[in-house]
Amino acid sequence: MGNRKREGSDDAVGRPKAGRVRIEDVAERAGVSMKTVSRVLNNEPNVSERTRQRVEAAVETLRYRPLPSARVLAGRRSYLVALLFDNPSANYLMEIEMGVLDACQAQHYNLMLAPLSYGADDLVEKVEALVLQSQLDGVVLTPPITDHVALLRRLEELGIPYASISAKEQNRHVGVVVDEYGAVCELMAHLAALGHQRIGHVMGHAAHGASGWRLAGYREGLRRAGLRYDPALVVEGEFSYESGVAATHRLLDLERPPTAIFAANDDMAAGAICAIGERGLSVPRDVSVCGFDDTPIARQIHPALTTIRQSTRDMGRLAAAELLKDIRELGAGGIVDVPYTLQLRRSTGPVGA
Amino acid sequence: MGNRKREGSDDAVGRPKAGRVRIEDVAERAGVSMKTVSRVLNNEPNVSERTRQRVEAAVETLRYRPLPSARVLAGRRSYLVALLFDNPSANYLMEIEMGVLDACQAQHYNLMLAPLSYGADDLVEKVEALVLQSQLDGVVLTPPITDHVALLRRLEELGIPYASISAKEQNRHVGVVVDEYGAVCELMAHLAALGHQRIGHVMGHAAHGASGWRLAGYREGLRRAGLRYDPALVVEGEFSYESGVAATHRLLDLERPPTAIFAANDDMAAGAICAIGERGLSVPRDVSVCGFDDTPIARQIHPALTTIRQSTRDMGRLAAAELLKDIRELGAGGIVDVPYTLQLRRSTGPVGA
DNA sequence: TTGAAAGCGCTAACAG
DNA sequence: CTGTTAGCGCTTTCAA
Repeated sequence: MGNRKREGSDDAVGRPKAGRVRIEDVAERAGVSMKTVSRVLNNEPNVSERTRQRVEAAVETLRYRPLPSARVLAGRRSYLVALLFDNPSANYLMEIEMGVLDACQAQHYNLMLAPLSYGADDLVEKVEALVLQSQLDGVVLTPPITDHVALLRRLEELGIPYASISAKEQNRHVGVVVDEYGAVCELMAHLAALGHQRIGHVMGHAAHGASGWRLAGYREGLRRAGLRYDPALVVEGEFSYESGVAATHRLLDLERPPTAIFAANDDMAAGAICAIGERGLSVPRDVSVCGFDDTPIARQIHPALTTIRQSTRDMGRLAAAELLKDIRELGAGGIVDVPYTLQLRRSTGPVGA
Repeated sequence: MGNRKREGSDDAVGRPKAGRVRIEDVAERAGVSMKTVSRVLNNEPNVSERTRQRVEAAVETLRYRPLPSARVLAGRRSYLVALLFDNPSANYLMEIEMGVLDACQAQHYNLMLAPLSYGADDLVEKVEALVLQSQLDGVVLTPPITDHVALLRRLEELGIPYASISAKEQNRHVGVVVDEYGAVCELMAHLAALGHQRIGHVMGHAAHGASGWRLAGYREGLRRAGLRYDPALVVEGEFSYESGVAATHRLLDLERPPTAIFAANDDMAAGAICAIGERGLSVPRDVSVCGFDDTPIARQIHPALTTIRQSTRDMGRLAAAELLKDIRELGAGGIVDVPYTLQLRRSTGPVGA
């Protein structure tokens, strides 16, 4: 039958790839050719239903799984995608990674990790080498690499599918976006429902994109709740714990201090809780506090923080899923809106409780 | 010359593996056979220095990199290792992962991620499938998987090299260990040098292994500094922020409260700082505080925490390096002691300053 | 709708 | 020290 090995006496020495079931074994068992098995495996057309089922049964009983490297070597696909990142927060990255892994595993793709330096002038070169080198089928980009225009251009020239994970609005690309604006609106509705009428906002550094979206959500949330926007209740921080402490003291120094504070991220919200405590006030009895991101600190502090959970893992999963879709059929991938959820915890409560 | 392709007219259609430089090209350029190039690439013996240099030059100018899948398919090594983990803290895992990646990249190995459930009864089966499936050359184990005896036994039966990342003492295995005991001793010496004579300890949950090592280090540190061990100064927490708050209040309620507190992890130390603040006392003026682990919270709080940095990334890097060593030459891998460093920050200061 | 043969790029075994 | 040959397990022609 043209079987190239495993004939003759099976001496114990040098038995290659111990006990591996090969496509040939499946073919023999199903009474078809290797190629037909291959067709079934790859969902190719031109296989009769009856044949397909016989092959699938053989695959099942033999517990056959194709050897990735053989597929890569023989075919034009590599079943390999890479996650490009430049050292954002570990938690964020880990969540993204898990999500991407979810999607990859579900579709029998492999994931490669590619740490990069956004600032390096050879970034484009590095990625190009990686792509060619490892025969990548596509890449997932995380911020800030999502904004590297030269890289995006090059990837397009090379025809390498890519998906971006980003909070920003995108144009034609494949990837995910998060509606931070809508999320903050919902958070504000929560506070308003608790009876808060004077809600302060500790915004992030003005230069950071997210600060803008979150501030806009704050204002829109007030409007929808029928509350007046008071510029005096908005103070600027810079996303750090200590800037949250300082900003909150400024809010509490007001003649009519707010009864609730929305900080643009969890670190600053944690700082707010600290500052409120330093005044001898209590959270949420005297002042409610909420943050954004649901980083671990949200549960490490006391009281635990009401915040917005962006479901970073979903972002990774959905972005990868779109990428794989785009790989299978060029142009099939699109932009997906990732759901967020309000994490209600003990740091917010009814006004004047 | 037996060149199997790229003869004849290069029509633009279906050009496979666009522009890839193959080992054959290098061989031709260097005027040697493919096999010789292969020898050089794999650091095999029996290559003259002159030949080696010629080959290396050719590799350089052609920017040749071997195609992983071809190596895997042809050889008995896969140049692939996996990191087995069960969802420990994201930061910890990410650091480990980066370290492992460092080592892998340095030796042109690929890394695969394998999320697992320690509790699942099919864990051993899963790992076994993965190993066979992906032809893994070895695996890196992180806690708590390091303690899964059935898995360790199976890996040994299969002859799959593995390295463990663990703080515990190990026997014959390959991996890294951390001298937590010595680290705490050093921390205590730091406090003693600042003049502290009454040093409290908030220990972790007694059932947890690390608690024991850290407590032992506390006692030994006291001894070396010539300070008396007072059981009243040791209170039990359970590694959480809130347990740190509660435990610290107990210490401060003592007739002669400590002037410094060593908490067995950063979360509890952060809780200690909070509790001290609630008493109207200041850190480090009235009480010094230090933690262990150098998790992000150590820098997110105010004052920033003096703590022990375990260099998790080094743990990953060194464990992987030992694994790769062991893969190349069975039995060559060993146990490496990972250095720690004292992170001196603002939460500790001279007594009675 | 199916199959036979010819590689994918590399390394292993065995000669020289 | 170096080269030759025969595959690794799969997909891709291309023919039936």
